[in-house]
Amino acid sequence: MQPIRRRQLILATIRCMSEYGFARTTIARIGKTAGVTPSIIHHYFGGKDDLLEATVRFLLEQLRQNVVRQLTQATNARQRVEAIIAANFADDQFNDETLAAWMALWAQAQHHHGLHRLQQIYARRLQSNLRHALRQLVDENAVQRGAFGLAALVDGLWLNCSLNGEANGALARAVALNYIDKLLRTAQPVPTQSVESDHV
Amino acid sequence: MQPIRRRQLILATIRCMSEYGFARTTIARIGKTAGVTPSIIHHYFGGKDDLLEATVRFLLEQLRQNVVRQLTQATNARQRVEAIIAANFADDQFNDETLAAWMALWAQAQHHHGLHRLQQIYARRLQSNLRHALRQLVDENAVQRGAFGLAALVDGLWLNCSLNGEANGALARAVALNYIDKLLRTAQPVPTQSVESDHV
Amino acid sequence: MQPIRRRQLILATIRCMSEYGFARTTIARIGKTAGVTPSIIHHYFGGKDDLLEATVRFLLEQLRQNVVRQLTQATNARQRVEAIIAANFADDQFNDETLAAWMALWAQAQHHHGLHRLQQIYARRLQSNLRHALRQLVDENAVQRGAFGLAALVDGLWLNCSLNGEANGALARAVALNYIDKLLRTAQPVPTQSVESDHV
Amino acid sequence: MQPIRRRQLILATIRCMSEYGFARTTIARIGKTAGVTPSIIHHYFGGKDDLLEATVRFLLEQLRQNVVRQLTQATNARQRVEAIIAANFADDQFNDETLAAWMALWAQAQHHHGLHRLQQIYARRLQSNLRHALRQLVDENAVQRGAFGLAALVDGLWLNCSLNGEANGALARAVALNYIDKLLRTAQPVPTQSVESDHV
DNA sequence: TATGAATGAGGATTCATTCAT
DNA sequence: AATGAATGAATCCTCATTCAT
Repeated sequence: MQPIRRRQLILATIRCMSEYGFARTTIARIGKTAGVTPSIIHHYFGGKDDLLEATVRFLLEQLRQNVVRQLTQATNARQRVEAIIAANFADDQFNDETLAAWMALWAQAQHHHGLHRLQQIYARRLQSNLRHALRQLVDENAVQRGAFGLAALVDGLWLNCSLNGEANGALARAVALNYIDKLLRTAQPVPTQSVESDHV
Repeated sequence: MQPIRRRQLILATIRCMSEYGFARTTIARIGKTAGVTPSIIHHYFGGKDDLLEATVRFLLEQLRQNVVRQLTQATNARQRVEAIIAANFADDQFNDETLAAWMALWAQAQHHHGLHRLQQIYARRLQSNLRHALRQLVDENAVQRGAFGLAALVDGLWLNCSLNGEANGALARAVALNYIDKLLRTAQPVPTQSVESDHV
Repeated sequence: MQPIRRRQLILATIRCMSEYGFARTTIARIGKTAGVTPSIIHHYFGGKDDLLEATVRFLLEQLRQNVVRQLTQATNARQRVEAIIAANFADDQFNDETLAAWMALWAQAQHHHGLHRLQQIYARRLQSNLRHALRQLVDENAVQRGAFGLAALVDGLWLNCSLNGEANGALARAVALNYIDKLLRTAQPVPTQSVESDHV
Repeated sequence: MQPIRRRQLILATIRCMSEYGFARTTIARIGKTAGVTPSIIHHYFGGKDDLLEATVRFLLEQLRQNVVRQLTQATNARQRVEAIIAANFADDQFNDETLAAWMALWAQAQHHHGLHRLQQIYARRLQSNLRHALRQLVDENAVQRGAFGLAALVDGLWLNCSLNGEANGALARAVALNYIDKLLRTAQPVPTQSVESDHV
């Protein structure tokens, strides 16, 4: 029963975050959304904070799996960069509800120890992935700036779509890929080097 | 007395948003931060929601004035695009406290009627400004995509800096200007056209 | 199985009372301390109240047996008085954990029907034992006052040791025996009378 | 308003402790007893714990004033010992309600940091007063044991009366004074020494 | 203009208990 | 015999708001 209830409650949390925002996502509302008693939440999670963290972990894990899946299909360095980006706009994740939930949770991360840690893990992982992929394509200077800019663009597209209340994955992908294209076209190609395995 | 108190309370709200986040920014805390009684807030503002809206309006107005100031110094189309971007990362606005406050308030905008309206005004204004400036430099297709991408990048840089808790204005400006540079270098130049006046 | 589980749960209750106090001694905590499911408690006892009563009964029975054991070794009236007192400070009972548990349970007795009854039984039994023993040593007036004072002293030593968090049985015994000594030395000896059998 | 409300709430707390015991003395019940909203309690006290501590402090202060009052009327060392004891059984304090409240609060002291500290202050103060007074009457050995025994007797009389639900101040006083009488009669008188001022 | 008193709604959490298995 | 799921009541506390002064 435990895994079922936990998943059920995490999904309810995402829905509530999306519908009510962080401040008005209460244990009672999550319970009602999931169709269970509020008490159950304390039974399966230690408390509200634990549920929130579990929810973010769930979202992060989905994202990570998307990245892994896309990366395994990439056959060269450029495709790897594009794969990382594309994974962030995959349709199963990049939808209105998830977007709004992310927004609500990320905004609170600064003021919530557990969420803050998870947010930093996400940021570091994205940076690491991007740098690793870029390093085989452009010189080190462009790697740093490119990774930073790409990460910002990805987050910005999420934010924009979230604020507009409309998750347009295709457009977001197009803009991001266009950015990569510009990045690679204007940057110095990297001198020949051995290809390392991707790490996620 | 009124304008003094209102400003005082708005600044206290920004500080609280930054320090405690949206959910824990209470009337009591704002009052204490401002050094006044919580009741005062109801006296000078109708209630909490009105104070929040006034705060966002205050922040938006600061931003608008920055944009205007920078635009007046621009002498050609490219400089106008850069001016709009630069205004968003001006040091007097782009600091840790303001960033965190924005983040907290924007995240809530989806779920708060008044804030939502203001957020849309901001988004539309930025789009309009960018399109207007770009239209003199690239073809219409690139205008749409470029404005969308630039806006996303700007928001993304804000978001990233906010989440990292470190407002690095210089880096943000560099990344954004670099993006403009790439944008203009790869896009088709626009055929000669009449120059319209900027609208803000 | 029943007697084993019941004893196990009673001992866990004593430990919890000592460690957490009455208010925070919950079914869940008792269960965890005993290493069993909270549900078990309802299985072997009707509910929390029944467990509490059983616990007090267990403690009272231990005390009663101590008194009986000590009394059987007494060979004269004075030793009988001393035996009753000594039994209350026997090392197997007069330890930190039991003391704290007593304290927690006794304080609640006023407000708990079942415990109140047991507390009164204890008080009456102690009075009865003391009066019976004293009656062979001092006149009736001193019997009443002596029994009352001795009982108060015994309880007071328990209370004091409990509040100090240090069960010093030797000191308590010394003080109590000293009181008896003073009592018998200053009181009028009773005129010759027939010796009755002790009742416990 | 503050001092009025605080006193009102403290008295209500004492009444509730007496009537319901510690575990069932809730903020709501205290509020209802005092005829105010539960929220008020958080307004005038930080929370439940602060109210409990304030209540114990109030009771301790009453007791302290009783002791001081009685001591000022004592003209010799023996009267001083008796004054300390008598103060603990003064009719304005030694009544059913106060007794029951003490009992409920003291029992919880072991498990409540704030109350524990206050309880220790009380215990040390009583010991100190008794030793100081006894030191002028008996030798040092008897001082230690006498102070310990007297304190235990006092607490025991409180406990007994509380458990019996009947505060018989006259009887308690008689028993305690009788104990002092025995103590002084059997102890070695102290060699001539200078009389120090009483400290409370 | 400003304060502090007071309230009531709502929030997270705890807990004894019941029930199906 | 024993477990774990589930609940609903109750508890402490927070907070926006109102009102008299």
